[in-house]
Amino acid sequence: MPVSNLQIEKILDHYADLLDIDGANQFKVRAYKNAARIVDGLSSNLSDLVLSGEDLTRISGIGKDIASDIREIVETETLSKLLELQEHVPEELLRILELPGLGPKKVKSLYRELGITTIAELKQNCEAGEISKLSGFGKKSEKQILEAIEKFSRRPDRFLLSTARELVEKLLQYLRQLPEIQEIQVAGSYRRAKSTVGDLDILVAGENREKIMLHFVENPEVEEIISHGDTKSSVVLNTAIQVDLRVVDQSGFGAALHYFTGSQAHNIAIRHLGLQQGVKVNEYGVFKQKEQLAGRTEQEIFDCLGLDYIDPELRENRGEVEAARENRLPGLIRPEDIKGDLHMHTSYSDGMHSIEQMAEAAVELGYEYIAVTEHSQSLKVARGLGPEKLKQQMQEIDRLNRELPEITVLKGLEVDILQDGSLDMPEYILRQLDLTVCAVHSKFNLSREEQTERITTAMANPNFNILAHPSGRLLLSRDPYQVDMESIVRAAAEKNVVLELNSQPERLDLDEFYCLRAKELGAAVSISTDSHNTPGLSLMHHGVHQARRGWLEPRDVINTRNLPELKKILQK
DNA sequence: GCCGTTTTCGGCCCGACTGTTTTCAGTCG
Repeated sequence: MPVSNLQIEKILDHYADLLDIDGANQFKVRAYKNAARIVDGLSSNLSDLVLSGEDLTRISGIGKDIASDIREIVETETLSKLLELQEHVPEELLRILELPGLGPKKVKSLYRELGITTIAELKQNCEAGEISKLSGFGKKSEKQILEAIEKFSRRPDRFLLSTARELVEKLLQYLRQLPEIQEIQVAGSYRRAKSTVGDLDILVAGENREKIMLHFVENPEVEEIISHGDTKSSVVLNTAIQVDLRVVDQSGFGAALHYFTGSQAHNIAIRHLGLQQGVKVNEYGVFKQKEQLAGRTEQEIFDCLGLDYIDPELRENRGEVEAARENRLPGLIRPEDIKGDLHMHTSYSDGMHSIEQMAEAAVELGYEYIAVTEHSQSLKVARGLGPEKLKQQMQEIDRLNRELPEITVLKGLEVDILQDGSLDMPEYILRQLDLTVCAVHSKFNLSREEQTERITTAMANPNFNILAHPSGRLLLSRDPYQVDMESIVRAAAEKNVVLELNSQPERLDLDEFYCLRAKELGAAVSISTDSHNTPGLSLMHHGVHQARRGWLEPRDVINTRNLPELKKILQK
């Protein structure tokens, strides 16, 4: 099986961590870390590039050595350098490195001085008071390590963006009680609308920093104070999410907002650009020697560096800085561009509300059209529809369209893609529908080749319009099924199949990288909610944010079109 | 290890906070 980008990223990242513990040159460590990050953000499959003889050094940040490392990983699924290094730097140390407060230097010291390689050994040594005898450690470090071990096992890594949104609302409400706060914004991966976030970065401009910070750490929802300073404090809330607060002057608010929005890779790219132009960029502004050239707003920062304004969702160092310099940033899709929803369920199958209720809710949202897409018969758990029930539904839709002129209801079906690549409904029925949304709901564990073959076979069917939730992933709980997504996107472009970006917060599937890839290869995308009730229709904005992260513009998304244009696209 | 519109050598993003120090190293984002 070809090595995935994720595997390559993990190996490079492990190697960097072990080098770091081993005391290697910091810049070498950074080069590997950087390369791992680049691999993570790549939209094309490295195995394919290697096998087609592509020159990897054309990717900025990948030089001769790391290119050859990647080639070795693709060919052997491992890296001999890493294996050699593991002989004198045990891999288990990486677990210890994950504990907050312990970095490479301290981990190395624990290993060299006390021979500690596992969390269990670390715990024993703390309890025996051995750690505080080491130079650089004290009684307090011993206590903190024990606490970190305790908490580490129960704190979740990341949260769904939608979960974070709920927490943020409550938190902002609390913070705004303080009149000293003049301006407040959530930055970080939350503002970049990443599908999951690790913590919340909140930025405040205001008078009386001490009072603001005190108010922040005294929030009754705070379970633990990690740090408490004048400009920066960190706490963990009882919901287990970490929140960092920074207080800055209004004169530097834009610079701080830009800096704390990140991503780190984007910031580094911006600072490099600054250096080339002879200015220093930090979280307080853009400076020439001591003189502040910009800082009040983000727009000022970008203007000062000769860049167009870069939307937060694009700030991942995936070419946005170059595009901003050359005035070729995309005009990103916005929620108000959406004219209809092409994937939803009603009480005919496993939905809660009637077709009429869904249609009325869609009118409220200002939509021109919706498509009703129940599950097909083989999905018994969702009370999938057989031909008879579907015909009955079509008649009801005809009647509704006569009675409700404000909106058009399209006749659709979420058709199961069966294991052999056939569709779960007779063809004479499929032909009567306005559109089909086809999906994999069973046999998730086929091999990559079989799964890819299954889906591309189905896509060749002339009645196949939209591929729903293409990877089958559930964020934070289920990995995508094994499938060659690059081939799927190519097949979609060739066969005029639309790729769905499912807006359910735990799906957000099509992944952002393949949104961009779809755009590059000329495959269209539909953004749909897959709602099972009327409130579900308002989940659309989650999908739109994800689409923005994938550089999509209104013209790349079919449900930004009006009904006649949409129908033309669906008629193959 | 990577990179170059002053460079193929000599740089490499930058500042806040904490704990262990007694002027700073390590960690974090």
